[in-house]
This record gives sequence, structure tokens and C-alpha cells, in this order.
Amino acid sequence: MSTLSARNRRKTPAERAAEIALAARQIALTEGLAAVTVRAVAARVGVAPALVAHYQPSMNVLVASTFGAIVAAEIDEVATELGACRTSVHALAALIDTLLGPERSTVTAVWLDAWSLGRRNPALAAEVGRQMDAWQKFLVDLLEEGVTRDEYAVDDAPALAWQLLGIIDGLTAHATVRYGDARTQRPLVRTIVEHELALPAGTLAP
Amino acid sequence: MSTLSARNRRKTPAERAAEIALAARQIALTEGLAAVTVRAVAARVGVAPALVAHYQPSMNVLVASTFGAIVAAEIDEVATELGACRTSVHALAALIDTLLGPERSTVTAVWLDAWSLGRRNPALAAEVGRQMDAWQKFLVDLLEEGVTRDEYAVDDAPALAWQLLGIIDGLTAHATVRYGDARTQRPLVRTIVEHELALPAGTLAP
DNA sequence: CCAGTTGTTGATCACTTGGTCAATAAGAGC
DNA sequence: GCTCTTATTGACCAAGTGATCAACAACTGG
Repeated sequence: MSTLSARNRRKTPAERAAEIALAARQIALTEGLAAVTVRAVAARVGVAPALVAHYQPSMNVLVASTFGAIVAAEIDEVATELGACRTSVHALAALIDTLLGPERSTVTAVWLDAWSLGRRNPALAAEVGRQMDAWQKFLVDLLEEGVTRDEYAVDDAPALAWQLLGIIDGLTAHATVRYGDARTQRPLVRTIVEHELALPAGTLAP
Repeated sequence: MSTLSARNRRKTPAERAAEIALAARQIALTEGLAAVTVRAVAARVGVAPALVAHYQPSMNVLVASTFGAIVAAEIDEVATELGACRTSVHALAALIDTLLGPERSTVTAVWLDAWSLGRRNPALAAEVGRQMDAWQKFLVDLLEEGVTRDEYAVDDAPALAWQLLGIIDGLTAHATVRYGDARTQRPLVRTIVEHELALPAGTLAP
């Protein structure tokens, strides 16, 4: 076989670490954060289980960093997608559209796993806190950008950001667990945001 | 010791089943749904692990029924608490106050566990669906009671019930995972409900 | 008081988990 | 070529999981 040439090749620590991290991310997204185990990651990389343990101080931190990487990638992805919007109002509308879209269910499942596993995994709990802060900061920046552009006024951007994140997470969680479609929840979120920003009704409509 | 008289006493299946169910509920509330294991339950009841397995077809269904019992008890508790309200508007205000209260964090943690574990436990997933439906039905009944009393009008009570549950679950989940205090989220939920029911601003305020 | 029913137990199995450690072998530098 | 570093492995261990089954013993009906 042509792949035989790659057999038994020794890789640099950086390469291996990247491979392991990638495998862990894929497992987490397809089978859940709880399925990220030494043996599962090792099997996916095609390597002995001991090697995974060798590259990671403990499984708890691998799970935590895997979660962090997945969420950080999602934030980046959404950020670049929203970068094309010329106004903050457009960005907000696009954000609602994206975050309540059906393709987010896999990441939402990872969030649910993290919330649950975080009670027994301190490293994961810390990472959950970091990523929630990152999302909130992202939303605060987005909200305040609109304020400086005089598109609307907001009383307490940090608090409003937390509230909106809570609402969105709850609706997407429900949609992931039970209701296949979160699309129907979008109008409600649009109305809430319009009301909180004192925007005319329908401003955020597509 | 005086308790020696109870040693080695044989109990009726109903008694044992009740003991096991109670122990499972206590473990779930204090250590999480994932801590409900054969041995943990047996140890708490003070009985051999095999006996727990004898009374339960499988651990998956014990976890599922434990979750169901906890949530059902919560619904009953909230229902009786709201029974004292004379108007539906008062009941809604009380509901928001109760559901976003800080003492609910233990039950919320159980919900988070169930959402996560449900993906690997079909019996639990089914029970999660049942209890979500039960909560929605409860809210629909509450909303429609107010309509028949001409306190307000509601367009689509079932949809609104789902939306409100999603919002409340998201905010309480955030509060449980990260911020200890969900109290600050209450005004937002009150505003949303007032808006959706076309009630004057401040109607649901305490 | 004795036999039958059945609640209850101890022992044990097969499996999975995270983690350790000496031994191996691939590659780098001389 | 050789030696030295180190990535990599196989073989483990201890702990925990759900589940099964023959044996035991506490009641119950006769």
C-alpha cells in the first residue's frame, strides 16, 4: 500500500500534539465530550494509548482544552462571518440567524456535556468559564460598536449580553435535546433584542 | 444500640423499592445524576449491590426514573405554590420569581446532567422528553387559564410556553454553571412575558 | 413446628476507565 | 559508522462500572 511509507515514522512533539488535539475534537463533536478517552483518542490517531497519556498531563485537561478549542473555533467562525456586516444592526440580525440555526446542534451538545461534566472536572469548569466570558465579551463588543455608531442606545451592555447569551443557549439547548428546529424561536429573540435596544419593530427581521 | 432491632429485617418489595428510589433521588440531587450507580445506591440504603440490581431492570431505567421523580416533584411543588394565587397574572409573576430563584440550582444541575446523559441513555432521553412536555403543558394550562379569565390574550400558547421554558432554562443553566445569582435576570423575563401577553409594563413586577 | 416462598447476599465475571514504567527503536549529531 | 537522545510501545495496575447466579436466611402458610 502507498501509505506504508508513513508507517513507524517518528513525529515531532508539535505534530503529535496537533494530531491528538484534532482527534479529540473530532471525537467530542461526533460522540460527545464524555467519549474523549485515552483509548478512543489513541485509536483515532492510530497510536498506543500510552502516547496520548504521555502528551497530556491528565485526561481532565485534554477534555478541557478540547472543549476550549471547539468553542474558540466557533467564536472565530462567527466573528469572521459577522465581519462582512456593515452595520451593527445587521450584525446582530446575522448573529441571531446563525446562533439559532440548525447546524449548531453538534456544538450545543458539546456545551451541554461541558456544563454537566464541569462539576466533576475542575479544569473543564474553568475552561467553560473562560469560554462563556469570551462569548460575552464578543457580544459586548458587538453591542457597544453599535452604540458608538449611534445605531441604538444600550443601558447596560455587559448585563444585556449575559441575558441574551442565556436566552440563546436555553433555546438552542431545547432545540438540540428535543425540538429539532430552533428556527421558530428566532422571531422571539429578534423582538427581545429590538425591545432592549429600543429599535423599531422589524428592524432585525430578515 | 437501639437500631439493632431493625437489622436483618426483611422488607416488602414496595418498601425496598421506595427506599431505593429515595436513595437514588438523594444521590442525584447531591452528587449529580451520573453518581447514581448500583453501588452508590446500595451503600446509601445499606444493602448489597445485587439487591439494587434485583429491583431494577437496568441502571439506565433507574437513572431515568430518578430524574423523572425529581422533576415531577418539582412541578408538583411549584403547582401547589402557585395554587394560592388568585389571578393568572399573579401566578405568572410568582412562577418567574420561583423558577429564577437561587434555590433551584440543584434541580437545574440534574437537568443539565439529564440533557447530557440522555444522548447515551435512551430511557433517560425518553423521560427528559416526557418531563419537558409536562412542564410545557403546565405552562400552557397556566397561560390559557388567564385567557379564559380575560386577563390577557395570547396568540399561540403552546409555542409561547416552549419559548419561555427555553429562556428560563437557559438563564437558570447559566446561573447554575457560572453565576450564582439569577435574580438579575428576572426583570428581563418579566418584560418579555408582559410584551408577549400585551400586558402593561410593570404588571408582573413584585 | 416444619416446609415452601422469596427477600437478600457474597462471589464473581466481563468490561472500561486513567495512569505508570521499563523496554524498544527511530532519528540526530558527531 | 557510531552513540545519544527521545518518541513510542506493550504490559501492566488499581479502581470503578453493570450484571449474573448459586446459596443463604427470614418470613409465611399449613
